[in-house]
Amino acid sequence: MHHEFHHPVSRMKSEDRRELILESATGVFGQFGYYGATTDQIAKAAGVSQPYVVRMFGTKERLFIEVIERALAFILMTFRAVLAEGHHDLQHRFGSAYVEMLRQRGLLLSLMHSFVLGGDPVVGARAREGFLEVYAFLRHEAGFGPEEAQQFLEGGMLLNTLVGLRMSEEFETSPLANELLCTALPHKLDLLLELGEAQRLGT
Amino acid sequence: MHHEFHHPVSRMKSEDRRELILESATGVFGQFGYYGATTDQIAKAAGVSQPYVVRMFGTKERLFIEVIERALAFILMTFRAVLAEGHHDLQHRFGSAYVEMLRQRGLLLSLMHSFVLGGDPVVGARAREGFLEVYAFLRHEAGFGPEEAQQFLEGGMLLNTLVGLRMSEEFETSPLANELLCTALPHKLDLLLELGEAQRLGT
DNA sequence: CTTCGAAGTAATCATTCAATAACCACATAA
DNA sequence: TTATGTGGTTATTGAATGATTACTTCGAAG
Repeated sequence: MHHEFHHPVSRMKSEDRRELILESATGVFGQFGYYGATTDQIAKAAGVSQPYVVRMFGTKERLFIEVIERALAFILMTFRAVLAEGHHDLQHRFGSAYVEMLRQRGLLLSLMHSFVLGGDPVVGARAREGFLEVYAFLRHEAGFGPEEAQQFLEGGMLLNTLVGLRMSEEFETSPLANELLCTALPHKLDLLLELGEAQRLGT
Repeated sequence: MHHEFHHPVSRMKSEDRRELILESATGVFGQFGYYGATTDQIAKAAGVSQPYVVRMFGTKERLFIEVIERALAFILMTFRAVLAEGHHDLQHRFGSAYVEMLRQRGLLLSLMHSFVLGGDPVVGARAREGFLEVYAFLRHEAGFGPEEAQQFLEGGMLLNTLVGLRMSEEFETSPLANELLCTALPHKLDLLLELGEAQRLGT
């Protein structure tokens, strides 16, 4: 009775499975970073075997690159959708849309992890390029000036950091954390807390 | 002729060696992050054997914790020194001091790496605490209001990100990167470029 | 039916890495 | 001059991990 094959469950088309794995990988990379995440964790999160993950993407590095490229594409697509709905109050509307992206688990954090690996010849190069794509969008498509664009990026980076820190976990225990979060996320604070709660239960 | 002991060079006091290793570790952790850095890289950077590194700090995790605690202490010390020289123009003077800290290789980036590992029970907890210490300093010692403190942190996080990305490498090749850097670092741009250059030669 | 490609899996390998063990050498003081 | 402890080392190990290989099963088309 050699190979009692388990999981005869779901057979998907390659493209769908690929998307599913990318989603799981985004979550795992977001939590542990490029080096910290293992292909096995990703595979388990996707409900698939580890070799399959590797075979589908070639290497862990290529998988990570695909993850951050997908994340970037998502951000730009979202911003363009916002732009299509009018050019008024952009700073604020982009901000809201950005916070909403927290719903895509690990998306912003995977990017953030890539941003601090600028020294890596392949990951770093792609990360720089990606960051500049966003800046180019703000400057040329959204019509932001240099200071305005910079200000927006500053806010984004602080948000990423607070999310990465899981500062929402201290929302009720630390008055300072409370104040910081309330100041930094004028609107949408409820979303952050809700997601933090979901995460706590899920893990 | 079993043990031809090399490196009979320098024998240091434990405290000095410890400090030297912490400095090397800061650099390596800053470049590769907690998971990406290896104790062996750190050892080589410190000119010492790998087992000695782990024996001196117990585990890699404890070493990392010490690195970020040291970094935090350095930041607060520096800011307090700035504060001692007068309460005028604090935002700008803190900013300058912050950028100057780039001279301590890997110091800001090690912290940044810790900030995106908030999910880790021990690293994440210490990182949150550390971040809040800085916020507490700004609010209570420096006398910043919530918005002012937030604004300062935003600028700091963008700076960290740009450094992590090694955006300075694109300074001459990409007009957008050039503009971004010039906008984000009104003063002190030369320092960033100088350090980037040193790094390129050193690695 | 049967065949055949696409969608997966189990088994295993080669490294890498943190950690441990066991040992060595230099300085200092008795 | 010889004990002794502090500041190191080499050798090794066990676990984790990315990658490879060689299967297997399902579904659809002939």
